[in-house]
Amino acid sequence: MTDDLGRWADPSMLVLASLADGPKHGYAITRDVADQVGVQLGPGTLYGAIGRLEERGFIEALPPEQRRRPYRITAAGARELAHAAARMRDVANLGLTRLAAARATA
Amino acid sequence: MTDDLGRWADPSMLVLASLADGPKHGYAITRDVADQVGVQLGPGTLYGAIGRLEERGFIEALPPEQRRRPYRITAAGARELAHAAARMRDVANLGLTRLAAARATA
DNA sequence: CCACGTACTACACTCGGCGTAGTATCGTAC
DNA sequence: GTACGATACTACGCCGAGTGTAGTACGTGG
Repeated sequence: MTDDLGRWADPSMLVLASLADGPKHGYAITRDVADQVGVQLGPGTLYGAIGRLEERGFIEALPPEQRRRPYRITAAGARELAHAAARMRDVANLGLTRLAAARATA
Repeated sequence: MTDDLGRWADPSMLVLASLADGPKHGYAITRDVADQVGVQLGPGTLYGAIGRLEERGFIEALPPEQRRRPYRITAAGARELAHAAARMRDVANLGLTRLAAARATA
């Protein structure tokens, strides 16, 4: 467990967000996510998420360079990310708003 | 699966956010979450999440009224929610920012 | 007194998250 | 030229969260 409260964001979301920046191969995604969010994804987590995202058509494989297997976000993936991120932000804001309101009332 | 992209927020987060508004019993949480976020939590999901949250000290049980078992968020729970929600919002913003940047570049 | 909404318990199944181990390739240094 | 570490990925297996279904019990209105 990365945090005390389970997962505030799935690996899938992190991978999609990372690929929104531009095509990357798996290992580069790990480093990007660790860099930007401070979460270290293990291989199982990473490639599991990648596989599922590809299966669902949210990302697509590009021609391999040497042993690197780069992936690119698809239009559907971008739409999905936008949708999910917006809802995620809404939930986060709801929580924060209510916390602030409760503190103000108390 | 509620959405195409796995879960953009765990049940735990939704329950905590709902309780940030004030003490509620299980069923009331279901309705609140369905109302505010549009996600229908089944009994298994709901009480599973509640049990884990209580176990971790993020919420605490109040004296039962009839057959209702109300729960209240604890100080630790509020801290955790604030922390998790802030990070959640950061991830969401990162995704949205990158999407916008990619669209601008392309 | 029976049907329906409330409120919860119990249970079982499945899939994702995660870690570990293993493999292969590249660069680099000795 | 080979030994070593970093890169990059595959394969595998366990565990727990998420989810649905069934069942129980209580209250209320007709």
